Amino acid sequence: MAFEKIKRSENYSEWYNNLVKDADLAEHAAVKGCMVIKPYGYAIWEKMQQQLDKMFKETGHSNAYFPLLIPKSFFEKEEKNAEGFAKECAVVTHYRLKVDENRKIIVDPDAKLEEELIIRPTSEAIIWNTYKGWIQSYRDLPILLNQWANVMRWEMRTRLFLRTSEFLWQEGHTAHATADEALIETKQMLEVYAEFSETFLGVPVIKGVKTENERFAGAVETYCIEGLMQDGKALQMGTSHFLGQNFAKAFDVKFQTKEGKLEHVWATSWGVSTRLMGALIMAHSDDEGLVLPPNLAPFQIVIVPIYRSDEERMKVEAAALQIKKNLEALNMSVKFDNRDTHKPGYKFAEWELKGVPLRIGIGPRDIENGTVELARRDTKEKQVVSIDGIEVFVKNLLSEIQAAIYTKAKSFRDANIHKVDTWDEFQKILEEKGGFISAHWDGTGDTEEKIKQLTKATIRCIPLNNELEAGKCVLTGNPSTQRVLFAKAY
RNA sequence: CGGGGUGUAGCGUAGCCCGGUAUCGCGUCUGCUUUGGGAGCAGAAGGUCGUAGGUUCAAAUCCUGCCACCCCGACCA
Repeated sequence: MAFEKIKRSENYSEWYNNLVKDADLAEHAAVKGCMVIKPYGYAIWEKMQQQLDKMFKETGHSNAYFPLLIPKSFFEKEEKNAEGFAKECAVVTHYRLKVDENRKIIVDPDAKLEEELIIRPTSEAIIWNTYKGWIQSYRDLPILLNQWANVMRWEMRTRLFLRTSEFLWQEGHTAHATADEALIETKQMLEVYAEFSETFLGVPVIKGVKTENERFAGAVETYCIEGLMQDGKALQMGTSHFLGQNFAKAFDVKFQTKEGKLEHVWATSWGVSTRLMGALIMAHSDDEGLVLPPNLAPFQIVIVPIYRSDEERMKVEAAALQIKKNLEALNMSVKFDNRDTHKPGYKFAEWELKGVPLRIGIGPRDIENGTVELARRDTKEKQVVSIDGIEVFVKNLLSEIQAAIYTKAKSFRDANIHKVDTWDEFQKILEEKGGFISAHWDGTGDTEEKIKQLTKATIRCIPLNNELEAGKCVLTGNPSTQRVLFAKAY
Protein backbone atom coordinates (compact mmCIF):
# COMPACT_ATOMS: atom_id res chain seq x y z
CA MET A 1 0.00 0.00 0.00
CA ALA A 2 1.12 3.53 -0.67
CA PHE A 3 0.64 4.71 2.86
CA GLU A 4 3.59 2.96 4.41
CA LYS A 5 5.10 5.80 6.30
CA ILE A 6 8.45 6.60 7.77
CA LYS A 7 8.11 6.68 11.52
CA ARG A 8 9.09 9.74 13.48
CA SER A 9 11.37 7.75 15.72
CA GLU A 10 13.18 6.05 12.86
CA ASN A 11 14.32 8.98 10.79
CA TYR A 12 13.17 12.35 11.93
CA SER A 13 14.33 14.26 8.84
CA GLU A 14 12.73 11.89 6.42
CA TRP A 15 9.57 11.80 8.51
CA TYR A 16 9.44 15.58 8.37
CA ASN A 17 10.07 15.77 4.63
CA ASN A 18 7.43 13.17 3.87
CA LEU A 19 4.93 14.82 6.16
CA VAL A 20 5.32 18.19 4.48
CA LYS A 21 4.74 16.51 1.16
CA ASP A 22 1.98 14.09 2.15
CA ALA A 23 -0.06 16.64 4.07
CA ASP A 24 0.06 18.78 0.95
CA LEU A 25 1.83 21.70 2.58
CA ALA A 26 4.71 22.43 0.25
CA GLU A 27 7.19 21.04 -2.23
CA HIS A 28 10.55 21.89 -3.72
CA ALA A 29 10.32 24.26 -6.64
CA ALA A 30 12.19 24.07 -9.91
CA VAL A 31 14.32 26.92 -8.57
CA LYS A 32 17.34 26.14 -6.45
CA GLY A 33 16.47 26.07 -2.77
CA CYS A 34 13.04 27.58 -3.24
CA MET A 35 9.70 26.09 -2.32
CA VAL A 36 6.15 26.08 -3.56
CA ILE A 37 3.71 26.55 -0.71
CA LYS A 38 0.61 24.63 -1.66
CA PRO A 39 -2.93 25.79 -0.89
CA TYR A 40 -3.33 23.82 2.31
CA GLY A 41 0.03 24.95 3.63
CA TYR A 42 -0.67 28.50 2.63
CA ALA A 43 -4.05 28.43 4.37
CA ILE A 44 -2.25 27.70 7.64
CA TRP A 45 0.26 30.46 6.97
CA GLU A 46 -2.61 32.86 6.28
CA LYS A 47 -4.09 32.00 9.66
CA MET A 48 -0.77 32.87 11.26
CA GLN A 49 -0.57 36.10 9.29
CA GLN A 50 -4.05 37.19 10.27
CA GLN A 51 -3.41 36.67 13.93
CA LEU A 52 0.02 38.27 13.95
CA ASP A 53 -1.24 41.19 11.93
CA LYS A 54 -4.00 41.72 14.43
CA MET A 55 -1.52 41.70 17.29
CA PHE A 56 0.79 44.15 15.51
CA LYS A 57 -2.08 46.54 14.99
CA GLU A 58 -3.19 46.21 18.58
CA THR A 59 0.28 47.36 19.57
CA GLY A 60 0.06 50.43 17.36
CA HIS A 61 1.77 49.32 14.17
CA SER A 62 0.76 49.85 10.55
CA ASN A 63 1.69 47.95 7.43
CA ALA A 64 3.71 49.37 4.54
CA TYR A 65 5.73 48.00 1.66
CA PHE A 66 9.28 48.67 0.51
CA PRO A 67 11.12 47.57 -2.65
CA LEU A 68 12.49 44.10 -3.28
CA LEU A 69 15.71 45.48 -4.77
CA ILE A 70 18.32 47.33 -2.78
CA PRO A 71 21.09 49.32 -4.46
CA LYS A 72 24.42 47.86 -3.46
CA SER A 73 25.63 51.19 -2.07
CA PHE A 74 22.76 51.34 0.44
CA PHE A 75 23.52 47.87 1.52
CA GLU A 76 27.15 48.69 2.23
CA LYS A 77 26.39 51.53 4.61
CA GLU A 78 25.91 49.48 7.75
CA GLU A 79 29.11 47.50 7.65
CA LYS A 80 28.27 44.70 10.03
CA ASN A 81 24.89 44.16 8.45
CA ALA A 82 26.43 44.00 4.99
CA GLU A 83 29.18 41.67 6.16
CA GLY A 84 26.73 39.35 7.88
CA PHE A 85 24.67 38.86 4.76
CA ALA A 86 27.26 39.29 2.03
CA LYS A 87 27.83 35.57 1.52
CA GLU A 88 24.22 34.79 0.74
CA CYS A 89 22.98 37.58 -1.50
CA ALA A 90 21.49 37.24 -4.94
CA VAL A 91 22.52 40.14 -7.17
CA VAL A 92 20.79 41.71 -10.16
CA THR A 93 23.31 42.89 -12.70
CA HIS A 94 21.33 43.34 -15.94
CA TYR A 95 17.92 44.62 -16.89
CA ARG A 96 17.35 42.99 -20.28
CA LEU A 97 17.60 39.76 -22.24
CA LYS A 98 17.93 39.28 -25.96
CA VAL A 99 17.80 36.58 -28.60
CA ASP A 100 21.22 35.77 -30.04
CA GLU A 101 22.26 34.37 -33.46
CA ASN A 102 21.48 30.82 -32.33
CA ARG A 103 17.97 31.87 -31.28
CA LYS A 104 18.91 31.40 -27.67
CA ILE A 105 17.88 33.79 -24.96
CA ILE A 106 20.94 35.44 -23.48
CA VAL A 107 21.59 38.26 -21.06
CA ASP A 108 22.10 41.40 -23.11
CA PRO A 109 25.65 42.52 -22.35
CA ASP A 110 24.68 46.07 -23.31
CA ALA A 111 22.09 46.12 -20.54
CA LYS A 112 24.46 46.01 -17.61
CA LEU A 113 23.35 48.03 -14.62
CA GLU A 114 25.71 50.76 -13.53
CA GLU A 115 25.04 49.82 -9.95
CA GLU A 116 24.13 46.28 -9.01
CA LEU A 117 20.92 45.67 -7.10
CA ILE A 118 20.73 43.25 -4.21
CA ILE A 119 17.61 41.16 -3.73
CA ARG A 120 16.73 41.98 -0.12
CA PRO A 121 17.95 39.46 2.44
CA THR A 122 16.32 41.82 4.98
CA SER A 123 15.12 45.39 4.52
CA GLU A 124 16.90 47.55 7.08
CA ALA A 125 18.99 49.23 4.42
CA ILE A 126 16.23 50.29 2.07
CA ILE A 127 13.92 51.21 4.90
CA TRP A 128 16.44 53.36 6.75
CA ASN A 129 17.33 55.08 3.54
CA THR A 130 13.63 55.91 3.23
CA TYR A 131 13.18 56.89 6.88
CA LYS A 132 15.91 59.48 6.41
CA GLY A 133 13.50 61.46 4.28
CA TRP A 134 10.63 61.04 6.71
CA ILE A 135 12.26 62.12 9.94
CA GLN A 136 13.25 65.67 10.81
CA SER A 137 11.69 66.41 14.17
CA TYR A 138 10.75 64.58 17.34
CA ARG A 139 7.18 65.15 16.13
CA ASP A 140 7.83 62.62 13.32
CA LEU A 141 8.56 59.90 15.85
CA PRO A 142 7.93 57.15 16.59
CA ILE A 143 7.52 55.37 13.26
CA LEU A 144 5.97 51.97 13.85
CA LEU A 145 5.84 49.99 10.61
CA ASN A 146 5.65 46.40 9.57
CA GLN A 147 5.90 44.85 6.15
CA TRP A 148 4.79 41.45 4.89
CA ALA A 149 7.28 40.42 2.27
CA ASN A 150 9.52 37.82 0.74
CA VAL A 151 13.26 37.85 1.25
CA MET A 152 16.06 35.87 -0.30
CA ARG A 153 19.10 34.34 1.31
CA TRP A 154 21.14 32.09 -0.92
CA GLU A 155 21.52 29.15 1.46
CA MET A 156 23.83 26.24 0.74
CA ARG A 157 21.52 23.64 2.20
CA THR A 158 17.81 24.07 2.41
CA ARG A 159 14.85 22.35 4.06
CA LEU A 160 11.22 23.08 3.36
CA PHE A 161 9.95 25.83 5.67
CA LEU A 162 12.97 25.71 7.97
CA ARG A 163 15.51 27.16 5.63
CA THR A 164 14.69 28.00 2.04
CA SER A 165 16.42 30.43 -0.28
CA GLU A 166 13.32 32.53 -0.59
CA PHE A 167 10.91 32.80 2.30
CA LEU A 168 7.92 34.78 3.41
CA TRP A 169 8.01 36.80 6.58
CA GLN A 170 7.05 39.96 8.27
CA GLU A 171 9.62 42.48 9.35
CA GLY A 172 8.85 45.32 11.70
CA HIS A 173 11.03 48.41 11.56
CA THR A 174 10.55 51.12 14.11
CA ALA A 175 12.22 54.46 14.80
CA HIS A 176 12.21 56.16 18.19
CA ALA A 177 13.42 59.29 19.90
CA THR A 178 15.00 57.55 22.86
CA ALA A 179 16.91 54.39 23.61
CA ASP A 180 14.45 53.52 26.34
CA GLU A 181 11.49 53.70 24.05
CA ALA A 182 13.22 51.56 21.44
CA LEU A 183 14.18 49.00 24.04
CA ILE A 184 10.61 48.85 25.32
CA GLU A 185 9.43 48.27 21.75
CA THR A 186 11.98 45.50 21.26
CA LYS A 187 10.80 43.71 24.36
CA GLN A 188 7.15 44.31 23.63
CA MET A 189 7.43 42.62 20.25
CA LEU A 190 9.26 39.71 21.81
CA GLU A 191 6.29 39.31 24.13
CA VAL A 192 3.92 39.45 21.17
CA TYR A 193 5.85 36.65 19.49
CA ALA A 194 5.97 34.56 22.63
CA GLU A 195 2.27 34.94 23.22
CA PHE A 196 1.49 34.12 19.62
CA SER A 197 3.65 31.03 19.70
CA GLU A 198 2.21 29.67 22.91
CA THR A 199 -1.43 30.62 22.41
CA PHE A 200 -1.78 29.91 18.72
CA LEU A 201 0.98 27.56 17.63
CA GLY A 202 0.80 25.78 20.95
CA VAL A 203 4.59 25.80 21.08
CA PRO A 204 6.14 26.83 24.39
CA VAL A 205 9.13 29.12 24.00
CA ILE A 206 12.00 30.38 26.05
CA LYS A 207 12.57 34.10 25.82
CA GLY A 208 16.13 35.27 25.96
CA VAL A 209 18.92 37.32 24.49
CA LYS A 210 21.53 36.13 22.04
CA THR A 211 25.23 36.13 22.77
CA GLU A 212 27.43 38.42 20.73
CA ASN A 213 28.35 35.60 18.35
CA GLU A 214 24.73 34.83 17.56
CA ARG A 215 23.53 38.41 17.43
CA PHE A 216 21.87 39.89 14.34
CA ALA A 217 24.42 41.64 12.14
CA GLY A 218 24.03 45.29 12.96
CA ALA A 219 22.11 44.93 16.24
CA VAL A 220 23.14 46.07 19.69
CA GLU A 221 21.06 43.36 21.31
CA THR A 222 19.07 40.47 19.82
CA TYR A 223 16.13 39.06 21.75
CA CYS A 224 14.71 35.74 20.66
CA ILE A 225 12.21 33.02 21.36
CA GLU A 226 13.51 29.47 21.22
CA GLY A 227 11.38 26.37 20.83
CA LEU A 228 12.24 22.71 21.22
CA MET A 229 11.30 20.20 18.55
CA GLN A 230 10.43 16.55 19.12
CA ASP A 231 13.86 15.32 18.06
CA GLY A 232 15.52 17.38 20.78
CA LYS A 233 16.81 20.13 18.52
CA ALA A 234 16.12 23.77 19.19
CA LEU A 235 14.52 26.12 16.72
CA GLN A 236 14.82 29.88 16.76
CA MET A 237 11.27 30.95 16.15
CA GLY A 238 11.47 34.70 16.18
CA THR A 239 13.82 37.58 16.85
CA SER A 240 13.43 41.15 18.01
CA HIS A 241 16.44 43.42 17.69
CA PHE A 242 17.43 46.55 19.49
CA LEU A 243 19.46 48.27 16.79
CA GLY A 244 20.64 51.21 18.87
CA GLN A 245 21.68 54.09 16.64
CA ASN A 246 23.64 51.89 14.24
CA PHE A 247 21.35 52.29 11.27
CA ALA A 248 20.54 55.91 12.03
CA LYS A 249 24.25 56.65 11.96
CA ALA A 250 24.85 54.60 8.83
CA PHE A 251 22.03 56.37 6.99
CA ASP A 252 22.46 59.68 8.74
CA VAL A 253 18.99 59.83 10.20
CA LYS A 254 18.81 62.66 12.73
CA PHE A 255 15.95 64.49 14.35
CA GLN A 256 15.60 67.73 16.23
CA THR A 257 14.60 67.32 19.87
CA LYS A 258 12.20 69.52 21.81
CA GLU A 259 15.26 71.29 23.11
CA GLY A 260 16.43 71.96 19.60
CA LYS A 261 19.35 69.52 19.62
CA LEU A 262 20.15 67.18 16.70
CA GLU A 263 20.25 63.51 17.64
CA HIS A 264 20.38 60.16 15.90
CA VAL A 265 17.23 58.06 15.92
CA TRP A 266 16.95 54.81 17.88
CA ALA A 267 15.75 51.73 16.05
CA THR A 268 14.31 48.24 16.35
CA SER A 269 13.52 45.47 13.93
CA TRP A 270 11.72 42.20 14.49
CA GLY A 271 10.56 39.30 12.39
CA VAL A 272 9.04 35.88 12.12
CA SER A 273 8.87 33.80 8.98
CA THR A 274 7.39 30.75 7.32
CA ARG A 275 9.85 28.92 9.52
CA LEU A 276 7.02 28.98 12.06
CA MET A 277 5.32 26.46 9.77
CA GLY A 278 8.27 24.18 10.35
CA ALA A 279 7.99 24.72 14.09
CA LEU A 280 4.30 23.91 14.02
CA ILE A 281 4.87 20.71 12.11
CA MET A 282 7.82 19.49 14.13
CA ALA A 283 6.46 20.34 17.54
CA HIS A 284 3.18 18.42 17.44
CA SER A 285 2.91 15.96 14.57
CA ASP A 286 2.99 12.20 14.92
CA ASP A 287 3.26 9.10 12.75
CA GLU A 288 -0.28 9.60 11.47
CA GLY A 289 0.57 13.05 10.20
CA LEU A 290 0.07 16.65 11.11
CA VAL A 291 -1.52 17.72 14.38
CA LEU A 292 -2.89 21.24 14.08
CA PRO A 293 -3.96 23.35 17.02
CA PRO A 294 -7.58 24.47 16.54
CA ASN A 295 -6.56 28.13 16.56
CA LEU A 296 -4.60 27.69 13.34
CA ALA A 297 -6.34 24.85 11.51
CA PRO A 298 -7.88 25.90 8.19
CA PHE A 299 -10.71 23.53 9.11
CA GLN A 300 -11.27 22.92 12.79
CA ILE A 301 -13.78 20.19 12.16
CA VAL A 302 -14.36 17.79 9.31
CA ILE A 303 -17.65 15.98 8.90
CA VAL A 304 -17.45 12.60 7.17
CA PRO A 305 -20.77 11.11 6.11
CA ILE A 306 -21.28 7.36 6.06
CA TYR A 307 -23.96 5.72 3.94
CA ARG A 308 -24.79 2.84 1.61
CA SER A 309 -27.81 3.70 -0.44
CA ASP A 310 -28.81 7.02 -1.99
CA GLU A 311 -31.66 7.17 0.44
CA GLU A 312 -29.31 6.87 3.40
CA ARG A 313 -27.02 9.37 1.85
CA MET A 314 -29.73 11.99 1.64
CA LYS A 315 -30.71 11.57 5.26
CA VAL A 316 -27.13 11.67 6.46
CA GLU A 317 -26.26 14.70 4.37
CA ALA A 318 -29.25 16.63 5.60
CA ALA A 319 -28.26 15.97 9.20
CA ALA A 320 -24.61 16.76 8.49
CA LEU A 321 -25.41 20.06 6.83
CA GLN A 322 -27.57 21.07 9.76
CA ILE A 323 -24.72 20.30 12.16
CA LYS A 324 -22.32 22.25 9.98
CA LYS A 325 -24.63 25.24 10.02
CA ASN A 326 -24.97 25.13 13.79
CA LEU A 327 -21.23 24.89 14.30
CA GLU A 328 -20.54 27.73 11.90
CA ALA A 329 -23.03 29.88 13.78
CA LEU A 330 -20.61 29.65 16.72
CA ASN A 331 -17.66 30.70 14.52
CA MET A 332 -16.13 27.32 13.99
CA SER A 333 -14.72 26.40 10.58
CA VAL A 334 -16.16 23.19 9.22
CA LYS A 335 -15.40 21.06 6.18
CA PHE A 336 -18.13 18.72 5.03
CA ASP A 337 -16.35 16.02 3.06
CA ASN A 338 -19.13 14.74 0.85
CA ARG A 339 -16.89 13.43 -1.90
CA ASP A 340 -18.45 10.32 -3.36
CA THR A 341 -15.15 9.19 -4.80
CA HIS A 342 -13.61 8.00 -1.55
CA LYS A 343 -14.73 5.73 1.23
CA PRO A 344 -14.98 6.88 4.84
CA GLY A 345 -11.84 5.04 5.94
CA TYR A 346 -9.83 6.82 3.31
CA LYS A 347 -11.19 10.17 4.40
CA PHE A 348 -10.46 9.46 8.06
CA ALA A 349 -6.84 8.77 7.23
CA GLU A 350 -6.53 11.72 4.90
CA TRP A 351 -7.87 14.29 7.35
CA GLU A 352 -5.71 12.84 10.09
CA LEU A 353 -2.73 13.31 7.82
CA LYS A 354 -3.79 16.91 7.34
CA GLY A 355 -4.16 17.45 11.05
CA VAL A 356 -7.80 18.51 11.34
CA PRO A 357 -8.34 18.73 15.12
CA LEU A 358 -11.76 17.15 15.30
CA ARG A 359 -13.67 14.74 13.09
CA ILE A 360 -17.38 14.10 13.14
CA GLY A 361 -18.54 10.81 11.66
CA ILE A 362 -22.22 10.50 10.96
CA GLY A 363 -24.08 7.52 9.49
CA PRO A 364 -27.48 5.77 9.51
CA ARG A 365 -26.86 4.38 12.98
CA ASP A 366 -26.38 7.90 14.29
CA ILE A 367 -29.43 9.25 12.54
CA GLU A 368 -31.45 6.63 14.33
CA ASN A 369 -29.92 7.42 17.74
CA GLY A 370 -29.56 11.17 17.33
CA THR A 371 -25.80 10.95 17.83
CA VAL A 372 -22.48 11.41 16.03
CA GLU A 373 -19.02 9.97 16.51
CA LEU A 374 -16.41 12.52 17.56
CA ALA A 375 -12.74 11.75 17.03
CA ARG A 376 -9.93 13.89 18.42
CA ARG A 377 -6.83 14.19 16.29
CA ASP A 378 -4.41 14.89 19.12
CA THR A 379 -5.26 11.95 21.39
CA LYS A 380 -7.08 9.73 18.83
CA GLU A 381 -9.88 9.34 21.36
CA LYS A 382 -13.36 8.67 20.01
CA GLN A 383 -16.68 9.24 21.68
CA VAL A 384 -20.32 9.12 20.70
CA VAL A 385 -22.21 12.28 21.58
CA SER A 386 -25.73 13.54 21.14
CA ILE A 387 -26.46 15.84 18.20
CA ASP A 388 -28.54 17.90 20.53
CA GLY A 389 -26.36 20.71 21.86
CA ILE A 390 -23.34 19.52 19.94
CA GLU A 391 -22.21 23.05 19.01
CA VAL A 392 -21.38 24.00 22.56
CA PHE A 393 -19.85 20.63 23.30
CA VAL A 394 -17.58 20.86 20.26
CA LYS A 395 -16.69 24.47 20.91
CA ASN A 396 -15.49 23.55 24.39
CA LEU A 397 -13.71 20.49 23.10
CA LEU A 398 -11.74 22.61 20.63
CA SER A 399 -10.50 24.82 23.46
CA GLU A 400 -9.58 21.73 25.37
CA ILE A 401 -7.62 20.39 22.41
CA GLN A 402 -5.80 23.69 21.97
CA ALA A 403 -4.79 23.59 25.63
CA ALA A 404 -3.86 19.89 25.54
CA ILE A 405 -1.56 20.34 22.56
CA TYR A 406 0.27 23.14 24.32
CA THR A 407 0.49 21.23 27.59
CA LYS A 408 1.88 18.17 25.89
CA ALA A 409 4.54 20.20 24.08
CA LYS A 410 5.38 22.00 27.29
CA SER A 411 5.80 18.81 29.30
CA PHE A 412 8.10 17.50 26.62
CA ARG A 413 10.07 20.73 26.56
CA ASP A 414 10.37 20.93 30.33
CA ALA A 415 11.44 17.32 30.57
CA ASN A 416 14.20 18.11 28.11
CA ILE A 417 15.93 20.97 29.86
CA HIS A 418 18.88 19.44 31.63
CA LYS A 419 21.01 21.16 34.23
CA VAL A 420 24.57 20.15 33.67
CA ASP A 421 27.72 20.97 35.62
CA THR A 422 30.50 18.92 34.08
CA TRP A 423 31.89 18.70 30.59
CA ASP A 424 31.51 14.92 30.45
CA GLU A 425 27.88 15.19 31.38
CA PHE A 426 27.41 17.98 28.84
CA GLN A 427 28.63 15.81 26.00
CA LYS A 428 26.78 12.76 27.23
CA ILE A 429 23.40 14.47 27.55
CA LEU A 430 23.81 16.19 24.23
CA GLU A 431 24.63 12.92 22.55
CA GLU A 432 22.06 10.72 24.24
CA LYS A 433 19.12 12.95 24.98
CA GLY A 434 19.45 16.24 23.16
CA GLY A 435 17.23 19.05 24.31
CA PHE A 436 18.33 22.20 26.09
CA ILE A 437 21.32 22.10 28.36
CA SER A 438 21.39 24.65 31.12
CA ALA A 439 25.02 25.19 32.00
CA HIS A 440 27.50 27.76 33.22
CA TRP A 441 29.55 29.61 30.63
CA ASP A 442 32.44 31.95 31.18
CA GLY A 443 30.96 34.60 28.91
CA THR A 444 33.63 34.56 26.22
CA GLY A 445 33.05 34.12 22.51
CA ASP A 446 36.08 31.85 22.35
CA THR A 447 34.58 29.31 24.73
CA GLU A 448 31.27 29.46 22.93
CA GLU A 449 33.03 28.83 19.64
CA LYS A 450 35.07 25.99 21.08
CA ILE A 451 31.96 24.26 22.41
CA LYS A 452 30.36 24.63 19.01
CA GLN A 453 33.38 23.06 17.33
CA LEU A 454 33.45 20.18 19.78
CA THR A 455 29.75 19.37 19.99
CA LYS A 456 27.83 21.39 17.37
CA ALA A 457 25.82 22.86 20.22
CA THR A 458 25.41 26.62 20.33
CA ILE A 459 24.18 28.97 22.99
CA ARG A 460 20.53 29.40 22.07
CA CYS A 461 20.00 32.23 24.49
CA ILE A 462 20.58 33.71 27.87
CA PRO A 463 17.08 33.43 29.30
CA LEU A 464 15.37 36.63 30.40
CA ASN A 465 14.98 37.02 34.15
CA ASN A 466 17.71 34.44 34.53
CA GLU A 467 18.55 33.63 38.11
CA LEU A 468 22.03 34.74 39.01
CA GLU A 469 24.06 31.90 40.44
CA ALA A 470 27.78 31.64 40.93
CA GLY A 471 29.34 28.69 39.15
CA LYS A 472 32.12 27.47 36.92
CA CYS A 473 32.13 27.37 33.15
CA VAL A 474 31.29 23.88 31.97
CA LEU A 475 34.23 23.84 29.55
CA THR A 476 36.95 26.07 30.99
CA GLY A 477 36.12 26.08 34.71
CA ASN A 478 36.36 29.86 34.75
CA PRO A 479 33.94 31.71 37.02
CA SER A 480 30.42 32.35 35.78
CA THR A 481 27.47 34.25 37.17
CA GLN A 482 24.59 32.50 35.46
CA ARG A 483 23.53 29.50 33.43
CA VAL A 484 22.80 29.79 29.70
CA LEU A 485 20.92 27.44 27.38
CA PHE A 486 22.84 25.31 24.93
CA ALA A 487 21.37 23.08 22.23
CA LYS A 488 21.89 21.74 18.79
CA ALA A 489 19.73 23.86 16.57
CA TYR A 490 18.08 23.89 13.17
C1' C B 1 33.16 24.91 -2.84
C1' G B 2 35.56 19.60 -1.13
C1' G B 3 34.14 13.97 -0.30
C1' G B 4 30.29 10.24 -1.45
C1' G B 5 25.74 8.88 -3.92
C1' U B 6 21.50 9.16 -7.16
C1' G B 7 18.80 10.52 -11.79
C1' U B 8 14.05 5.06 -15.60
C1' A B 9 5.59 6.90 -16.20
C1' G B 10 2.45 11.55 -11.44
C1' C B 11 5.16 8.85 -7.07
C1' G B 12 8.34 4.73 -5.39
C1' U B 13 11.33 1.23 -8.09
C1' A B 14 13.73 -3.48 -11.17
C1' G B 15 17.01 -3.74 -15.16
C1' C B 16 23.07 -1.37 -15.79
C1' C B 17 28.45 -5.33 -13.82
C1' C B 18 27.77 -9.30 -18.73
C1' G B 19 24.64 -3.73 -24.79
C1' G B 20 19.39 -6.32 -28.43
C1' U B 21 14.21 0.12 -27.31
C1' A B 22 12.01 -1.53 -20.34
C1' U B 23 9.98 -4.66 -14.67
C1' C B 24 6.87 -4.29 -10.55
C1' G B 25 3.86 -1.61 -6.88
C1' C B 26 1.00 2.79 -5.84
C1' G B 27 -1.74 6.46 -8.35
C1' U B 28 -4.85 7.61 -12.89
C1' C B 29 -9.06 6.15 -16.41
C1' U B 30 -13.52 2.61 -17.59
C1' G B 31 -17.11 -0.99 -15.76
C1' C B 32 -19.48 -3.87 -11.94
C1' U B 33 -19.69 -4.93 -6.79
C1' U B 34 -18.57 -1.90 -2.34
C1' U B 35 -18.93 2.34 1.75
C1' G B 36 -18.80 2.76 10.52
C1' G B 37 -10.74 2.90 9.69
C1' G B 38 -6.73 3.85 3.78
C1' A B 39 -12.17 -1.52 -0.82
C1' G B 40 -12.32 -5.97 -4.46
C1' C B 41 -12.34 -7.89 -9.32
C1' A B 42 -11.81 -7.21 -14.63
C1' G B 43 -9.89 -4.15 -18.33
C1' A B 44 -7.13 0.33 -20.18
C1' A B 45 -3.99 4.54 -20.76
C1' G B 46 0.81 6.47 -19.54
C1' G B 47 7.81 6.22 -20.25
C1' U B 48 11.56 5.77 -24.34
C1' C B 49 15.38 5.67 -19.37
C1' G B 50 18.32 13.88 -16.41
C1' U B 51 21.01 16.31 -20.65
C1' A B 52 24.68 16.89 -24.77
C1' G B 53 28.05 14.18 -27.32
C1' G B 54 31.08 9.62 -28.33
C1' U B 55 31.87 4.09 -29.16
C1' U B 56 28.73 0.30 -31.75
C1' C B 57 24.94 -2.95 -36.76
C1' A B 58 22.49 -1.85 -32.05
C1' A B 59 23.01 2.14 -25.82
C1' A B 60 18.71 2.77 -19.95
C1' U B 61 23.17 -0.40 -19.95
C1' C B 62 30.01 1.27 -22.00
C1' C B 63 33.00 6.28 -22.32
C1' U B 64 33.25 11.89 -21.80
C1' G B 65 31.26 16.71 -20.66
C1' C B 66 27.25 19.29 -18.43
C1' C B 67 22.84 19.80 -15.25
C1' A B 68 19.81 18.63 -11.10
C1' C B 69 18.88 16.42 -6.52
C1' C B 70 20.30 13.78 -1.82
C1' C B 71 23.89 12.68 2.24
C1' C B 72 28.58 14.27 4.85
C1' G B 73 31.69 18.68 5.51
C1' A B 74 31.99 23.90 4.94
C1' C B 75 28.05 27.69 5.28
C1' C B 76 23.50 29.25 7.91
C1' A B 77 20.24 35.59 13.11
